[in-house]
Amino acid sequence: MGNREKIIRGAIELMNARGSAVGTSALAEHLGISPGNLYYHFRNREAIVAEILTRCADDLHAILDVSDQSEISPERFASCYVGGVRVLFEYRFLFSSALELVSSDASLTAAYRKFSETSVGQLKLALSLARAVAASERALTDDDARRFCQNMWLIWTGWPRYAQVNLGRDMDQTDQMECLRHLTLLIEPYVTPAFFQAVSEQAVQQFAQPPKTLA
Amino acid sequence: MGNREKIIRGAIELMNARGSAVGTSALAEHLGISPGNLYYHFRNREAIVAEILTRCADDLHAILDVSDQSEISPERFASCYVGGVRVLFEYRFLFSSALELVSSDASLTAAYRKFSETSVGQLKLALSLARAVAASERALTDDDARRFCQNMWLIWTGWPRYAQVNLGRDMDQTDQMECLRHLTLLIEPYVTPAFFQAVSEQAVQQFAQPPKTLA
DNA sequence: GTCTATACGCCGATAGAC
DNA sequence: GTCTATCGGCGTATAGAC
Repeated sequence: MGNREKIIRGAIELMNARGSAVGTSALAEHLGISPGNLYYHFRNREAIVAEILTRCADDLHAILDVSDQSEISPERFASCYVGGVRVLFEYRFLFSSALELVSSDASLTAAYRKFSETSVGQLKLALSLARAVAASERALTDDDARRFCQNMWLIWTGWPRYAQVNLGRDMDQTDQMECLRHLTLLIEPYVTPAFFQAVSEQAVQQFAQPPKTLA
Repeated sequence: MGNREKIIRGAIELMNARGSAVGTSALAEHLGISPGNLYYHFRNREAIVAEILTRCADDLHAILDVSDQSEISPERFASCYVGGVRVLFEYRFLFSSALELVSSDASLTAAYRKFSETSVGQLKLALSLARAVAASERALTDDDARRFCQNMWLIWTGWPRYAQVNLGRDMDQTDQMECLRHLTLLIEPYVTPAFFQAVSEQAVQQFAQPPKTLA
């Protein structure tokens, strides 16, 4: 693995642990390279964050993409949750320190905004396909469906920070499972009991499986 | 109004707008006083944030305190939401930059954690009193009631940041109303239609009234 | 590609005059 | 109580040797 890749991974690791304020010198020291070396691989500090944001967005959008489905299965629905929780935890500092990141750079702001909008849109699509399955008696207006998905996004992205601050330690598997439970609790009233049951079981099952690692 | 009070209010204003990274020099310049003057009134920068956190916690806890009720009315329930949204917006930087604030100081961490825990506990109490009113068929286990209140807290405290980042402007009245709608959407499945209707109407009505200002 | 050395600016905080 | 002046430290970024 080249230094460029090491820098990206080290930045994610350090910023997840200490917040986005981690500086270039601290990062270099953590990696055992010189501060100057960072600037050979990246134009500046923001370029590192920008690349991490892009990776996160790509990973999540791949997982939440259900545009090829006409009706979503409990398995697929659960995989959105499980995969999404994994990704959002992996890059959690992006959401815990969103305001700081965004206020430092205009192009980051645009990228971040697009990321949120696309994700919420994907959730909305998945929800509409799932509601067809669910045949729930509790219908949502279009505005309320949007609010519902925004709520889901807020919990999804907010839980890591909440857990980190309030539990006083960094995240582990248990906290990810708890995040899953918070999310499934949210959808429970809007799907049929059978669908909810199937999603819950699938979520636990898929979560127990090791995440697919990149080659 | 003395300079001490000006500093507190100016800090809230600036940090809400620009994030918690606002420095002492920027703050002093904004207020038209000298940087040194800050340190006459406060031991250091953290002392300013700590006092703001205390004020926020006191304000919110007063609003969410329903421990004197045996059964909560829709009016009282709505007043928790409306008052809470107002308070959390007033001090929104505390939640948008929570990780940064907390990681800088150990005593702040403890205060912040206690604040969250107490608030979620208050929500849980209010919910249990409201469910008695609601006689809803959708019962929550104790664990799920806790998760539900944590979800509410996450939306409550996360919405300002979400709106600020994604709408690209600072908050206004409309955004507060939207936050209210997100919160009421959350409780809708767990209360009777009549109770929900009453809470919604009360929320709109109370929100339209000018907030009570301090003398 | 990686290093050392360093310039530059900003911020938190203090000293001491008024 | 408020000011000016200033110190020391840290963080970003660059220059240039290897």
